[in-house]
Amino acid sequence: MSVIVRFAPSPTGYLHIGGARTAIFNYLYARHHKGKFYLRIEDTDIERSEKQYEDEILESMQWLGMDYDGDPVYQSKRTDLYKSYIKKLLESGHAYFCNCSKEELDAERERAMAEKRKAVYSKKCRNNPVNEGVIRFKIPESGATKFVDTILGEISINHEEIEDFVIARADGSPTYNFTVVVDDADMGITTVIRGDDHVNNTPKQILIYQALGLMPPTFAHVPMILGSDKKKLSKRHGATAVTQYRKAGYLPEALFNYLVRLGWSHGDQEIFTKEELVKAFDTGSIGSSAAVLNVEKLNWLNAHYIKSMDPKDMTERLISEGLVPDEFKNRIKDADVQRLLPMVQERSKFLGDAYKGLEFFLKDKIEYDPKAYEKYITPEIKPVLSELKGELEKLSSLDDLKAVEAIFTALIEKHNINLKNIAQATRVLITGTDISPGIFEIITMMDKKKVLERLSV
RNA sequence: GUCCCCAUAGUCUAGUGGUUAGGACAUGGCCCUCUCAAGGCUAAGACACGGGUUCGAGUCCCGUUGGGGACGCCA
Repeated sequence: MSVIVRFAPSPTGYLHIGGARTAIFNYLYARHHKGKFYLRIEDTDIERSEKQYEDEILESMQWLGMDYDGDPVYQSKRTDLYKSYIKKLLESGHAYFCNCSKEELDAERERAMAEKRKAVYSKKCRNNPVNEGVIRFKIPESGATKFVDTILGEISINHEEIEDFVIARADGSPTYNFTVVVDDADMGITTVIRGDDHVNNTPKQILIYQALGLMPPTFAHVPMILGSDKKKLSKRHGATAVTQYRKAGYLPEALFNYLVRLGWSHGDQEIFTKEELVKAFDTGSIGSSAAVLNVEKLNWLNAHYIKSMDPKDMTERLISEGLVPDEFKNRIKDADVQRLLPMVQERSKFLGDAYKGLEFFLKDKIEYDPKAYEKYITPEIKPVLSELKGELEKLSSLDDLKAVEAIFTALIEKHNINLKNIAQATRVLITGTDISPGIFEIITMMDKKKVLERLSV
């Protein structure tokens, strides 16, 4: 039997990295088994659902490189389907109307907590039928529902712990625990891979499958991502939206790789291409404990992907991410800049660094880091710099590394100074700072006129 | 509070009864070096606790502790 999975976000917010991870797991699982990966937009909550969020979620998925099969399924367009199933449950006696007021229910809940009991509905309307209000699903009076979770193993929940939950609101619109079942069954979903926070919903849903005479899928509940304080990851821990990571200069490859490895592993391997992941991934090897997000490791991966990226691709990426001003969009593709780029990539943690490292080379005028200038451009070194300028000027071209090095060596000997001093001073004058790729290499790559100009002190 | 789940270093993890408990990030040191990175080498650092089962337990069972999650006419 072929595998069919789905990712089912609700467009009530941006794509959270936790959500992104479950999407990735679904995606990888489907691709690994050569099955289908569907997308379902859970927009039954009309009040809170917004098109803008939906767009952002779709964009984030695309950015991460997840393509889904077929067209997205919108729950808001399937009310008739849900209603026909609700009617079935009503007719078969698996559901009933309830007109208890919110106040009544709240009071009941508080009382249950105070009496140290599980807060479940009293079943008042189940025992005294009414014919209006919300519709509740009847949970069997005794027994338990068990299922085998691919990640967590066997899970069993007693029916006394589950309340007769609402499957349709007073206005007739269906709620989550009911629509998931109808849709998963209708879409032929074979495996549900979702967040750990749904474990307690699973028995409710299995009971609905049974009441409807449908076959439940297998379930794989992936543990949560936690913040550094081990609480559920939220905004106060820092960035949680996929788009925030994009804006901060992370590569989708890095985020993707990081998120997969958070809670899943394959021997000692840390770095995976998507192809390797498709080949190696399976739900059975997802860990069963929650994982703390570690930005340092994400940064390490990001740096790795940045430095291993082909300069041509990096150039395109810098442009498409809007990091390159219009005036340099063509210039950045020139051969000299392209030669410098890998050296800059090697030193970059984020996309922004990769562009910034190029700026001194692209711009005509640079600004000096005052501290670096003060430290290295000393009165003693100035005459040597002038001399350096004179010597470089004599060369017909600066692109011979050996010739450039020879000039520096000669100056060091002549003035009995350290290579460090002259190299750092030259670096400050040419790049504006005391941190850059090798200064000799830079000189050989740079326009001669520009080099001479900057060496004028 | 009730129920469900989880438990190897600061963090992510390998480990499926016999290992000097392996790898990665972060941290310290060394090497390389014109700066900064990168890279190489190296150091320190873990089986939460208590009972069992077993010749033998990180690994199996029970309990304790700790942590997380769920308890909506949200999804």
